Amino acid sequence: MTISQPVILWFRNDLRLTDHAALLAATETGQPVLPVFILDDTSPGRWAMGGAARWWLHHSLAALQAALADRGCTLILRRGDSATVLAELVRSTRATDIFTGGSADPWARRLDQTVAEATDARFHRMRTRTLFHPDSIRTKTGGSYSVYTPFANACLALGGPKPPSPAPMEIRAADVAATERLDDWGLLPGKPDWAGGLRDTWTPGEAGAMERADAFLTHGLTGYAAGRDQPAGDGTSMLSPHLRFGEISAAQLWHLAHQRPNGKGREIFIRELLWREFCAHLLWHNPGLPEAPLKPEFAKMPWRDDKPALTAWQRGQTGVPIVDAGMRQLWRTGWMHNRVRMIVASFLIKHLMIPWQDGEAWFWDTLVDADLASNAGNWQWVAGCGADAAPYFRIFNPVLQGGKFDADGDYVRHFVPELAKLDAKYIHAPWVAPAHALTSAGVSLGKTYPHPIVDLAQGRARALEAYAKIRSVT
DNA sequence: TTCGAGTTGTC
DNA sequence: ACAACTCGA
Repeated sequence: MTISQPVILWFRNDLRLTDHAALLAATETGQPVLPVFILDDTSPGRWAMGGAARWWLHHSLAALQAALADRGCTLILRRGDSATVLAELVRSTRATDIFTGGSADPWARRLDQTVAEATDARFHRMRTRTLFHPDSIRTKTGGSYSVYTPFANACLALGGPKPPSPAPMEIRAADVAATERLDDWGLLPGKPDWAGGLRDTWTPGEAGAMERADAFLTHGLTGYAAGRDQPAGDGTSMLSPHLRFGEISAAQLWHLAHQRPNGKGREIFIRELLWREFCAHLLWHNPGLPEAPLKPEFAKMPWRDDKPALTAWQRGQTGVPIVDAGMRQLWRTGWMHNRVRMIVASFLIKHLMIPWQDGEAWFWDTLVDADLASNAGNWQWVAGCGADAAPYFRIFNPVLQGGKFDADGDYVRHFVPELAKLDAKYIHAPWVAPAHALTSAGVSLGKTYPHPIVDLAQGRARALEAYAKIRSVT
């Protein structure tokens, strides 16, 4: 080995320079660093990145490219099977080591194994995404957690993650290897261009993430406890896609939050970070989480195969206003308010009795923040087949939820404009509105806005019956 | 073994 | 008030 031989820094879902353990370790070798990103659509199988996330990826990579260029480094872009690409890169650059971040995704863990075996370089997997290593949080008997609260308490008992590390002062640039052009990757939508709403909503990249975090912690943290449940407002952090792509680390957020005054808002925000952590923990210990219910009796659930209903849900045409508003927000902005995610998920699973995996797949393709662990963990949570001891009778009523969290109907008005003129009294249940209220608002059910595709009371009763049945069988 | 407790609800 | 189970200590 000569000192001019490079080490490879393989960027994955950690597209930042600050608090990046693998990048830091790579620079500390003293050898030149070759930063690489590989667009790999074969290794993930059915969990290849969805359309909305690709839009984000494009812009995040552009930001990372620019940040590295400021330090005299070129980000090498390649497409293909990661193991093949890395093996070739190691050969052609004579790299001695590969540094990369870890992931709970089963396919990524398998890939790590393959890469480690397929190249001659030493392989170093570091923790860049979670606060703690999933194996370091253990029950008293050494097992993994399956319930959130004891898991969160165990994390809190550790007193928080290590302080984040700064970006490396200097990155010794390696000789540039062959690279593809980001613009050739086709990550952005062609015609039609559906990304207008995304462009208006987001600033991908490490700088955008830090800006967003700063704005939220300065203005949003104190009102977070109540504000985060109001979908018409901007009370949530909107940090999820930045976290998804690792443009900011959970440890950075933890420490930034702790620089702010203590209070209910801060406490709840920390607990939200721990939900993300919990899902990663769940997936790490249950690799089948995205596909199969954790509670095996749910395999016997009499799910309905109802393509028209699924399509109506996806398009925001169910006739249930807050559900439709949420689904349209998702389609237009690549994101949905968390409160509304629970409502639309509960509606799909319980009122329509469509398999949670169908909703999971749709979210995967349309959310800019789609994360395998969080997506699967939360869909299972709503379905009641996951880790939480969720009572099967917890079924969100979209009308009551609307009245509670979108009382004046502004959220519905914004995303379902055909109901905009409807009185707040009726906006979450136009089917009970008197004829004159509908007419004066320009609403004609079945024409300008659909009738509900399921009767809420009947849907609820049907779900309760089915849940009771599968439970009694076991 | 017992016992406390559970993000997000509904009627 | 309900209805009710499982986890974790």
